[in-house]
Amino acid sequence: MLAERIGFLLAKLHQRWGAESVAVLREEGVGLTGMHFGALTLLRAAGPMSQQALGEMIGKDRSSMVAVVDDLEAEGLVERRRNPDDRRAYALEVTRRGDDWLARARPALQHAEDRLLATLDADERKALTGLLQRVLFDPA
Amino acid sequence: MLAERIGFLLAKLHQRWGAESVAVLREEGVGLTGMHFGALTLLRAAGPMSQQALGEMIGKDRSSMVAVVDDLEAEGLVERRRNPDDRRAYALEVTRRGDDWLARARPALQHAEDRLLATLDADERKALTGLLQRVLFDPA
DNA sequence: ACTGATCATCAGTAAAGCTGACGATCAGGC
DNA sequence: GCCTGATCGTCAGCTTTACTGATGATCAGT
Repeated sequence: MLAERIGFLLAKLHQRWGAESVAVLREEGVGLTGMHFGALTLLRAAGPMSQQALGEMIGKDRSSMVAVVDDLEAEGLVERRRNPDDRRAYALEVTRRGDDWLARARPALQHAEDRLLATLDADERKALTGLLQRVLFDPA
Repeated sequence: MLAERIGFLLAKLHQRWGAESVAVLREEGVGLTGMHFGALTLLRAAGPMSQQALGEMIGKDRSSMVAVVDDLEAEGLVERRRNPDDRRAYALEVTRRGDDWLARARPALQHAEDRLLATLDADERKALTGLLQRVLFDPA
């Protein structure tokens, strides 16, 4: 049965999430995606880093990162500072406006997430994210 | 924490699955994707139907379906017969070759799935697919 | 027979991501 | 100090994917 295939389920759910998240973020004025939110969140959490390092975390190559950071910079959410220890690389920094946008986008995305997972109770949501994390990050 | 965001987890896992499944299917000769496999499986299970009906099940509009069915037809996996009750629409049918390819692709994808979910035991895999199914298909 | 809707198709467009090249820079060996 | 090879960001070009809007053929209802 196809509905037991993890690939099918992932594709469908990811697609549905894409539609929901884009719709919610569009109401936030700035026309960015969940991917931009992820990048900015990682940058905020891990501190200034190069485009390439950020790209590895979100699964994009250095070439694709140019456009992503262009988007963020055009909205004033990050700054492309130079890394004084390696002047080839940037030291991307989240701006004040970036923090503000994160503060607005976070609850909006949380709301979209609640809607997406409406059929699950709190324990089940925790179980789902826990299983996904294990698959993704468990070294075993 | 970003790693608790369902959107982030879905995006990463879907991306990883895409790489795995494409690699596995490429070894099967025919250069099709997991999406083609899903379409063919649905067609096999639900019987002959129009391109549009099939597109709704896999989340693509009728326009995009042209290329998808072109791919399948070019490999001889489906036939575009006419629906005698509605001559605007096709009655897509899985061919013998389509069945053969499904028989080869199924275990290959199962293997990729086993690798992807290697960190989970059988019960956990069942729990994961069950939760995903609930999110996707539960009317509540 | 006429009207409005539907199915498949196509042309044109847009977004996303890749490869391969480039200049600028770094690190290591000599 | 100077070469060599590697790395960072950028760009041009390409491919893939999916969308919109238009069209011809067909259907259903009046």
